[in-house]
Amino acid sequence: MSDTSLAEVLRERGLRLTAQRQLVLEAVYGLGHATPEQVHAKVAKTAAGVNITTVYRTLELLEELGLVTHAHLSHGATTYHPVVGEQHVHLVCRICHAIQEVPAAMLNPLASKIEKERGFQVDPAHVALFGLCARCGGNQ
Amino acid sequence: MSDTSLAEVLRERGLRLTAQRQLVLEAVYGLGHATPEQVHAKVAKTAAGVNITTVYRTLELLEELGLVTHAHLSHGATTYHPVVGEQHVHLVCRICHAIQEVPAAMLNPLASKIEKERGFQVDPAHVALFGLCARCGGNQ
DNA sequence: CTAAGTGCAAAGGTTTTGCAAGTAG
DNA sequence: CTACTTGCAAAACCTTTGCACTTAG
Repeated sequence: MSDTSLAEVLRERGLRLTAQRQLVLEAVYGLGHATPEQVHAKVAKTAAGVNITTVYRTLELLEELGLVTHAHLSHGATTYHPVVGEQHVHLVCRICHAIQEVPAAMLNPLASKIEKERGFQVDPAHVALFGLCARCGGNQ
Repeated sequence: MSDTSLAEVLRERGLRLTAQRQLVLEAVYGLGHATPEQVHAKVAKTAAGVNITTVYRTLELLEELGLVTHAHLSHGATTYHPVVGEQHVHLVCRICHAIQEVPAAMLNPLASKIEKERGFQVDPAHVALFGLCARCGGNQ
């Protein structure tokens, strides 16, 4: 996702390209996974004045534009991540809260079974699987 | 889960059986899925004076005791549910927020694949799959 | 220019904490 | 009795909203 395409997507909707929007998008891409707070911190390194309110509003906008998505990972933390390339499923450790990713394709057999049986279309990128990671699980 | 076994589990830890703890546990069992707020409302029907703070503290305690668990369903809402009988996976619609359940066993093939490849043990009851339900998906 | 975007401050909602009063065992 | 529990009030979060100022196009 380059600034050019951000500009285009914005222009299609009559919206404006601003420094803040570029910075927030770059932060999400740079961080991979991040809470609004973390995005704000990263953006602040470049442009100290950017308000957390703007970060929230921009993340919401970028999500509408299809450039980022969010997932609900541990204890209510909303985590944003880029929409790019291969989608993935998050594995969240209940103990150490470490996040791993596995290819979303692994979910396909389950997803099609659920769709057949329930008519429910699973959105793999938004899915979180909770459990115990190798390190924490080994000790329990 | 009877009051008797709640009393036993508490006694093993030197904790006390109180009316509030019985009511909160009963509320979770009666509701199936519930936010702390909903548990509080249900408890209030029997004992009006119970404080929301106590509900939060009690839910946390009951989870430590293994009597209830929680999952993170839509937009950060913490939802508690009983640990009893068949475990299930939650399907949460991103549009109407309706919740369906499917047997946790459906997750088994995926869970064992992930455990083999990553050493990560998936906890099915804590899992939420986001997507579009039959009604909302059909219209999109 | 002028409509869209931002920053600031304040409000809203949820969850946690400190402490004195209450009570189960 | 006495340590565990509760209720209350306040604080701590996280997120949203209203409004005047700023700015991209």
